[in-house]
Amino acid sequence: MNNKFYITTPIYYVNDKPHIGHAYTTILADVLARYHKTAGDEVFFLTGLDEHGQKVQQAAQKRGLSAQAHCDDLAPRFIQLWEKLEIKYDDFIRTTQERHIKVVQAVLQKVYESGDIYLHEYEGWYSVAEERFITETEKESGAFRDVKPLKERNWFFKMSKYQQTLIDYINDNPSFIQPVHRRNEILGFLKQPLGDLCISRPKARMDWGIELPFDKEYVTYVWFDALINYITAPGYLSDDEKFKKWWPADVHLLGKDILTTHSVYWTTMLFSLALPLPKTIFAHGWWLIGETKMSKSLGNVVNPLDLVDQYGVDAVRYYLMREMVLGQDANFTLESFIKRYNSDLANDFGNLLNRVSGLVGKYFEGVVAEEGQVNEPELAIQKQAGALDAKVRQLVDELRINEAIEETLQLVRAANKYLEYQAPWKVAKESLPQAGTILYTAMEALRISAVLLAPVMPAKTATVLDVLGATDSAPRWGELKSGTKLKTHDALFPRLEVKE
RNA sequence: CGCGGGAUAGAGCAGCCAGGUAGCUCGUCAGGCUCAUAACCUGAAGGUCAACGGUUCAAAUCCGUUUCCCGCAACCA
Repeated sequence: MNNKFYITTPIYYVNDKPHIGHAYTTILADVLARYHKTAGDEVFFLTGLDEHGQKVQQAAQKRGLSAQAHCDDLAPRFIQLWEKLEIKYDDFIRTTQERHIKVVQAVLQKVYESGDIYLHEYEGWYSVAEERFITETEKESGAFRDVKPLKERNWFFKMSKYQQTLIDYINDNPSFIQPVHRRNEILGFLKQPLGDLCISRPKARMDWGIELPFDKEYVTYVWFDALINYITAPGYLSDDEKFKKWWPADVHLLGKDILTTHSVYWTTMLFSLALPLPKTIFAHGWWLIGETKMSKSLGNVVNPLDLVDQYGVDAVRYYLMREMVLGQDANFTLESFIKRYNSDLANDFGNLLNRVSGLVGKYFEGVVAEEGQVNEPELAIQKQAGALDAKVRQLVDELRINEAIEETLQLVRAANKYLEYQAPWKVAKESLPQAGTILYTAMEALRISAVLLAPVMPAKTATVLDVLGATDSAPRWGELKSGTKLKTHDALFPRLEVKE
């Protein structure tokens, strides 16, 4: 069952500080990477920064810095945020790194030599204010001032050449673009004739980029540069063995805003290079913030990242993963955060730990009893817990993280219910061994839940497993050792009180 | 008629592909328990499954029309 799993986030554009969108994608990738590691897969998790292009140059100018200095200043902010969010990537790529520049130039040369790049005089509407070409539709929208027709010689990539190949590929590989409605969008988009892609920018206009190897007057268009990061990192043209091992990527995770670039630009580039396409491109939705119905009593927290300091990284990771449905958008409100925190983490998960550790402390001097004689109710819990690992794994494979979490919480709820019915605090007065069996069963359910929630909440689940003396245990029934002395602990997720 | 997605209890979602008592979480109300973080457990109320029409013994589910919401419409990372 040991497969390789190569997952990527987009490399983030450093024209601004990291925000919730960056954080969400990266946490999601981290959670998927951790689930796959737990399942025994060999994992390569790549993230990084996209540092070239006009917007970066402008942002740098505005701050009175050189473009590189600007990037060097922003990069640590991303890296530090990832540390704070418990993100464990395997490689962090920056497009200004030598290793990347080399590969981009080699790719350009290769594609150029294959005849897929040509020089062409482009004429279009140029927005002086925006310093870029705009489309006909944009021009008609009237949102751009100082629009004038402009002619410019540029290098173009023959994207149109691969249009039919791409359409066929998407049709033959249903899981290539997900979710399904995004796939349909792309197929719809491809019904119209595909133009070629302008991949150069004249240095006279914009020089912060990778110089074209075959024309020193131009730098590479930032997307053509950026997308190549996915093959630079696993060793394309630098480490054949490594590259062979990891490519193609299993999942490119991205926001819905950059689906076209990935599913059209990137794939046609790969066709031109004769490289296999990534197995899945998954476009997730956005977090909508600022729903004005936010309750006044809850204060005015707007940035979810601020919640990390206040409520802990695990709670925030849990919330983001649990609340976002598949490829849809989700609303962020402090109210829903607190609800989710209290109902799932404090009342169900954290409280279950308190219940069992309290009872074990009271009746067994804090020592885990023998599992002993099991009956129907115990077997029911065992069955549910035993099936959970496979179920969660399948949901994770389908990228349905929120459902995987919900499925795990069902076991936590079942364990709480089981305790209620079996009432070990009563049974202990008549039969201590039987009470021990009940507590063992509940603790096993808790332990397995913790193991399966570990990718989402690495820190808090580590605490639970530490209390149970079961660090590094597998989500299989029976790994909790009787005779273990439970460690003392504080409330895992203290309930949040909401002032009226 | 540019292409596509959606409309299911107060809220957020599942169910639709392979028609057959409408389900989950939160919230509300009542009760229980008292080991626990005023928690946990049980029960109840609450839905003409957007509207209209069609197919069928049977439609949230398949087909058509209408209304409303949303996404995409490329060189903007």
